[in-house]
Formats: sequence, C-alpha cells, structure tokens
Amino acid sequence: MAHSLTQGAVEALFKGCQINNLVLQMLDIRNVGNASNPPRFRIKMSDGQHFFSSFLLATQLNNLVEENLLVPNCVCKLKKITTNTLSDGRFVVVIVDMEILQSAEETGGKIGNPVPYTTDAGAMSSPQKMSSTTFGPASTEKPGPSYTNNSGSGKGLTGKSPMKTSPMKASPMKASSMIPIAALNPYQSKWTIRARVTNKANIRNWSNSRGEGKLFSFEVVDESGEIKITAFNKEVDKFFSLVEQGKVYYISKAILKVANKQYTTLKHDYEMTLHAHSSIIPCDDSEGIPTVQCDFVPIEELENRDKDDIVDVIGVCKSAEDVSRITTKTGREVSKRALNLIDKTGKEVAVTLWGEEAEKFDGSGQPVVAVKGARLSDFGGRSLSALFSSTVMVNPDIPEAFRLRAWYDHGGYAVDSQSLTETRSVNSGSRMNWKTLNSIKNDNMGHGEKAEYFSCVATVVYMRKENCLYRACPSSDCNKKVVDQHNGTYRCEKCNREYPNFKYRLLLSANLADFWDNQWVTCFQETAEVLLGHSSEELGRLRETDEAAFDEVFHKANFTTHIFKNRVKLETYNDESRVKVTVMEILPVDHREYSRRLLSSIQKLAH
DNA sequence: CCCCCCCC
Repeated sequence: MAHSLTQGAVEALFKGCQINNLVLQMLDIRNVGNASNPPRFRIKMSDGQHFFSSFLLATQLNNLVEENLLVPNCVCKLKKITTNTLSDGRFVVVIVDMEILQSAEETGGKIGNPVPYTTDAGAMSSPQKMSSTTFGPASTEKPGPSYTNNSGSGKGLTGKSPMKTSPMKASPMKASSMIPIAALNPYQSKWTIRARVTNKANIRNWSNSRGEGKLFSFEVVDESGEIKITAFNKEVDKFFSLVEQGKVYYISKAILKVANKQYTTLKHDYEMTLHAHSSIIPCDDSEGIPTVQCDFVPIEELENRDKDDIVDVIGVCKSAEDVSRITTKTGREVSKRALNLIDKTGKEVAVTLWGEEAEKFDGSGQPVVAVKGARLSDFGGRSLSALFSSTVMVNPDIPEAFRLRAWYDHGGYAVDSQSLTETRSVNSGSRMNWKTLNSIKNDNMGHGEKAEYFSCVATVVYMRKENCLYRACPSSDCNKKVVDQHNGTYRCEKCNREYPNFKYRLLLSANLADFWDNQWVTCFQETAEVLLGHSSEELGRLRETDEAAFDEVFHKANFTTHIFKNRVKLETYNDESRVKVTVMEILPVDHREYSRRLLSSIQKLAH
C-alpha cells in the first residue's frame, strides 16, 4: 500500500518544529563517520516538495542500513527525532527511531520533484532565523506531477496527524528552538518547551531566616518527560492565573537548577524557576502533548508493593469520610478526608486527601476517582495518602474510568469486597496477626526472646471483679499502689511520700474463650475501662456506694464478644514459667470481618 | 528564594 509523505515536513523542521512520526522518502545515504568508530550515516530525506540532507541516523538504527532496508527511495516514518544546531551553526535532525513503511521497490522511484529548502534568510544553516510562512494547502509550493500520494489524505500538516503547525504562529519560536523537556539542562539557554500542566499547586507563603515571600509550583509534561516549575513573588502575580491545570503552553527563558530529589518524585535531573523574563504563552494546539499519563496499579496488587512506593490508582469512591481537622505533630492544623476506593479486583483501599483537596471533595454519586502519584503507606495494612505532588481526578475522561463506572453500576457495587485498609486497626505499622486461642499453646507463643502480639475474636466468660480495683498513687506518672495510713493520707513507696488522696486504677483478670480454647488475660486501666464501659473512678465510687450497681457493670460486660489485641510472653517466677497474656487493645467486632476470620481459621485447621 | 506530604 502507498504511504503519503508528510506535506511541508521539511519546512516545519526548519521552523524549529520537532515533530515525530513524519513520513518522508529517503533519497540518499552516506557514511560520514570515521573508520575507527561505528559508521555514522547522513541521510537525505524528502517530503515530496523539499529535501534536506542533514538527517543523522542514531547509531542504534545502523542495522537498518546493514540489513539493506534503509535504501534510497524507501518511505520511512520518523517515529522519534531530535533537532540540533551544531557548534558550527549547521542544523541537523537526528533520527532516534524510525520504521520503513515502504521498500524502494514498492515505491518505484522518487516521489515528486523535491527541491532544496531555501529562504530569504538563508536558513539552511539556521532554522531560527526563518520568517514566518504558512503551511499546508496555503503554501505556494505544489507537489510535482508524480507526487500522487499526499493529496487530501489527512496526513499533511493541516490534517489531523500529530503535527499541526499552529506552533509556527507563536512568537517564542523566533528566539529559540523547541526542545523536549527531557533535553532541558542548565547549559543551554535558548529553548522553548511545549508542555501540558499536569499539576498546579496553590500559592503558598513562606517565611524563614533568609526572608519571606510567596510561591507556587506546577508540573508540566511533554512526550519526552516531565519537569517541575516554580514561580516566586512577582512571577506568582504574573503567571498564577495564566497557568491552568491540563492546558498546554510554550514556556521559555527560565533558570534550570538541579532538582532536589528529596522533594520531588518527578523523573528529571533539573527543575525550573521562572524569572522576570520568563515567557509562558498558551498554546491552542495540544496535539502530541500527552495528557496526564497514569500507570494504574490494581488495588489488589497494592498488597505486594512496598511501603512508600508512589503509585497511580483508580477506583470507584464507594464511600468517603466527612472532612475533618487534625493537628500535626508540628502543631499545624490541616483538613483531611479519607476515601474508600474499589476496583474490579474486588479490593478496596483507603486514600487520604489533605487540605483544600479534602475540603472540596464531593463523593456524592460514588464518582470514579483517580489519583496519580499517591504514596503507599502501611497504615491499617495498606492505605494511600495523597501528596502535594499527587493529582486527584474525579470522573476523569479516560477509558479506565468508563470501564470502572460500567463495572460498578452493573454489579460491582454488590461484590463482597475486602479492604486492604483495616481502618479499625490502631496499631499502625503492624498488620493484625489473627490467631485462635488454642494457638497460644499449640504454637508456644511468647516463648521466644521477644514478646509476640496477636489478635483474636473472643468472648469474656469470667472476670475477677473482687480485686480488679486498687488505690494508686495520685501523681500523674506513678500508678503504684498506695497504703492507707488510716490518718487520711496514703503512702506511695515509690514516690516515698504521703498523699491526701489517691486515684482508682483497674487491673482486671478476665477469662476469654473462643471455639477452640479459653485463656486468662490481664486488662490494665485503659483496656479494662473499655471492657467494662466505665472509668476506674466511676467504678471505685460505685463499689463504695452501690455494690449492686457495681455488680451490674460486670454482669453486663460478661459474655460480650470483642476483638482483643494481645501481647503474649513467657514469664518466669521462682523457677515457674507461665505464659502471660496482656490485652493491649479492645475493638468492636465487625461481624463480616469476624466471619471471614473464622472461615480462614477453619480452613487452616483443616490442613 | 520553597521543600509542607501530615492523622488515626
């Protein structure tokens, strides 16, 4: 089949347009390398109207020549090119990746009557000096009579190919050539990138020993890569409202400095700081500039990823917390909201949004939510947290979102899903180590050097109420039992002083049972209060004033079922060893969770 | 020149 050459391609290259997927005919090739190195091929290419001789073949493509595929008159697609002006001023186009679309035999000769591309400014050696001209059908140049393949095929520069020429209309082209983001470096000052804003942060103020000011930053992508851009003070005023998430801009004249990898997840060695002469110009033509690219990890797979991995996820927001305010360790107040996302794997995961993102989020209608660049945490097993560099997209216009929507609405909403995030778990960093009570003996739990921790679902079958309360030292960090001096004071041996008062503390022995065994455990103050549903002070008062009410507290707590998180350790007193189980935390039973754990235990026993 | 990424 015949392939159309890309009309106007040579002219576009001279305009500084770096466009991939140009279709050109190869007219001539010669080895310009020296004998000692691998051959270096220079190629003459034609678009049917014009030819240009300074295409250089990247050496990794030399095999195309060696295999006699890249021969004169064949038609090629230049899948990836990069343009360069050499130190002597010569303009070259390096072919980084290409494909032979049509062999020389199939083409059967030269297409059209291409002529060398020339301009008034003598632009053969300097594409930047070109004056602006029009491309495509408006061009006065017409393909020669034998050039039959490029008319009205939509492959010319005005077609819907990825190489529209509207960049030509914009002024930044005059001063600098278009370069891919990946090629940006501090040693080259004249450049323009054409890139899409993927993540725009809000304006922040800072104040430190070096001064104060305001800033905002955003991230941009093109086909080659991504980079972070920061604007300070006056540049904030100048550019903040201009820069919009998702839009494409020409950006030129900014400072490039080494990126501090500590603070960024972007894959670029440098980052950009705008200055007084920086230029950001909206670009209507976004062809060829990728939209936000996500590499979505199925929720189920998060289980196998490492803590702190940066991942992209997408799921239906099955539920969302209300927004809440928390205080960080450093005393700052911040809003947060956790979402619960589910995908086709039938797994759910919690994703926490922060700040304004948390405040603005609207989970009504169970939208599809995609988060690019969330950080995997091990809180509750597995959960995700949005970072400043994350992009949160609600109902994004992407195929994955439509597929998820359809899946969820046609039954996904009803699947018996499981969450990777145990939200009831408080002991972050450790997953629930579920055991049945018989495992304590069967597995010799706690016999090792270190204490073991396990969780179980069990029912309280007995509590020793008689000596569960004691009078303790009232000083806040001492819980030592005090001795009643019978003179209105209470002596603490540890503090070596008498107090006029005491506080009640709980130390409750309880017997827990599940279907497999029973076990004596100890509940200290906090866990005993949870189990009994009263504070130690209330219980102390009840015991003194209303013994029937005191008994009733125990009566009500008996035969209740909870999740117990326990510490188990073998302890030795007077040559006698005994496994001691201390309850660290008591949580309410989630009955679905309980059923699942029971089933899993039964399956384990069956093996 | 910022650099905060948090909480249970």
